[in-house]
Amino acid sequence: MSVRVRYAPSPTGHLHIGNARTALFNYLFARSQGGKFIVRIEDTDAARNVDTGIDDQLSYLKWLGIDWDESIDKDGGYGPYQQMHRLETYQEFAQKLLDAGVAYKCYCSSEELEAERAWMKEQGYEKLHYSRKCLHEPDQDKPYALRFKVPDDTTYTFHDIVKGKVQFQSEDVGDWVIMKRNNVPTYNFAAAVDDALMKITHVLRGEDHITNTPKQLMVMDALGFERPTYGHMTLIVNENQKKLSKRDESIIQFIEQYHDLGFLPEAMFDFIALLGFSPNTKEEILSKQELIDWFDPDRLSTSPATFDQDKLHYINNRYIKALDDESLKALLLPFLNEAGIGKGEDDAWFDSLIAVFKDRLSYGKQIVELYHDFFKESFSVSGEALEFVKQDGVKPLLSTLRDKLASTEDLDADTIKSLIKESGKATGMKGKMLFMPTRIAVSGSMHGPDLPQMMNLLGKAKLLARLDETLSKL
RNA sequence: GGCCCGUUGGAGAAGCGGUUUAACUCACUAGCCUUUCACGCUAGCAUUCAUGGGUUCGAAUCCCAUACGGGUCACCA
Repeated sequence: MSVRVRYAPSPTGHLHIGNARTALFNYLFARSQGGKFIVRIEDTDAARNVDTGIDDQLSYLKWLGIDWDESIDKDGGYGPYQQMHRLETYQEFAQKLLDAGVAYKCYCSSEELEAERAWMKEQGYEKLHYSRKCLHEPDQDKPYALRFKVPDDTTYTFHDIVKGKVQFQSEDVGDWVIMKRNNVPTYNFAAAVDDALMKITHVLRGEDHITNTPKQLMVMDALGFERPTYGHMTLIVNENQKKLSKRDESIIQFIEQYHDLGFLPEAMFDFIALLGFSPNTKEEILSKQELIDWFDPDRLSTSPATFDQDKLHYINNRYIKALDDESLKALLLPFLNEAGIGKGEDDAWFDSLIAVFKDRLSYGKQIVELYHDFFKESFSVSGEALEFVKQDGVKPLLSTLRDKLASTEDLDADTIKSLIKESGKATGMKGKMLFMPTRIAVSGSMHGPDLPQMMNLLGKAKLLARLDETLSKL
């Protein structure tokens, strides 16, 4: 049987990194098996749906390079692919369960249910399950929800792709609602019906769904559907080992934000794929195709995946460095323009700006930060750098260089380089004792980009001002 | 609280009973390269796998307990 997997987001907001990962692994699985990847929209909670939710999900999935075989815009014969367009189907199957006595009408109001739970809690009940109060209620002319009558003494066992054998006792599951009072199915019911009808063979999802599995299994069993294979991936956690919550400020959570910061989709794809999965290769910079080739569900990890921002930056930097000049420029220009950097400068100026900072960029927008850091008005030399520059011979070197720079009309990187060399010759300074003091005097730091290029970019006025400033301390 | 799950270096992680004196990557440190910086290359960085028992000729790897961390218990998905 050919593999069919699905990603089933609810359109409640932006594409979250955790959901993106679920989508990505399903995609990897489908592509590596020559199967189909389906995107199904689970929009049964009207209150939480967001107008742009579907668009947002789909467009950022595309941005990441995750394309699908079937969805709302691409019929594969198993549609509709949006749950609110499938209500008749759910009603039909709910009726079957009702007729079979596997489901029953519940007339309890949410207030009653809440009160019931509160009371049970107070009484010290271990399991806060529905009391089955309505199980034998005669039909009434009142709105009702449909509950699934959970069988007694049944063990639900399934072999989980990542966790191995998993078991749940039916006693641990209370009679749960399958159809809400408004005739809309609940998640567990709709998902089970759809997975079966859409012939989904493998369900790869987050571990937070693992306790939903027995519910979905009992629906499938009751309806005589064949069960898919399940795999529950561990959650993504922050550095405090907490599940990534949408309110967590320490980590950027949404794909859109990474896009906006100038992260590259190929890098994001790579990084996300490494969250909870480790390919059987030493290399970590992997293209989409390589990841498809390496993908193996047996290598999904069983312990939580920690979101390592340093690693993301490293990976993205690697991809940025691999970009050709044109693409890099296309990535960076919008950020520079938006920040008003380089107004009135020519193409060559932008090219050299980009060339100077290319290797140091973790993400596109960082160019703005690096620029401001580099060109800032307040300039000072201190600490280790100041000590270095206080060594013998530095002062004559720097003042020679200063005068040469001041008296040269057209400065460019090559000219600057030869002026540095000349100054070295004239004062007997060479090697590290030539370049390092120069670097410190114009940048204040012992580390930085290529010296002549960077000096050219700084411009004559700033070079002279900084040299004077440094000289005044010697 | 019930039910599930996890715990390997500063960080991310391999490892699935025996040449593992625990891969690889990031970070860090040192050396080489480069007349500086960065890149690149090389080396160093856990005698030990949460703790305590047990099984075994042999355990990070299997079992049990404890501790810690997490997930889940909605007419949300």
